[in-house]
Amino acid sequence: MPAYWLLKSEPSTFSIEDLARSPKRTTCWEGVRNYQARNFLRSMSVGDLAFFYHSNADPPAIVGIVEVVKAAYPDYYAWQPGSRYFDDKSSEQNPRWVMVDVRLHKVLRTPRSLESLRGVKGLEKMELLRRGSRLSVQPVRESEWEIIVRLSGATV
DNA sequence: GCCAACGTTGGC
DNA sequence: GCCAACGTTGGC
Repeated sequence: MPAYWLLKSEPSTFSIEDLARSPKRTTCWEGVRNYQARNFLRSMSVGDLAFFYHSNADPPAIVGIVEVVKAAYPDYYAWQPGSRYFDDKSSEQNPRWVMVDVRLHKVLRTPRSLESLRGVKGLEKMELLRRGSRLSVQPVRESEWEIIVRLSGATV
């Protein structure tokens, strides 16, 4: 059984359209610099599925589904001076941050906006809908996953 | 642009 | 270890 997740990205930085244009429709998910989010990345397995969420967008919304195709490995952007993700406390000898590779599985025909998810029965405990939620990598319960997939008319 | 809700940093 | 100051996220 795959596990389910939600990955946030600001479309001005990297959108689902950017992913669709990427070689093999695959990208590394670099730049996570929060320990809780990193630990979730470490928990991912190949075959897990994740919602692709556009944050800081108009409107903020779930826009697609991606599949984990490579488990966590060191985020080498942290070692590159000049990278926006550089962190001098991370090194090749002692990597602090990790990334996974994800492949585009499906673009939702209609984005599922944050607003449209509020009030949906069964999503009361969803992390994304928690007030003040900022986690950029979140686990999603199977029941939540199925509700949203059904709402979106998507087949996984 | 505002600001609530966090997470991190660093003085003590 | 406490906590104030600061920086960031992200909805609105």
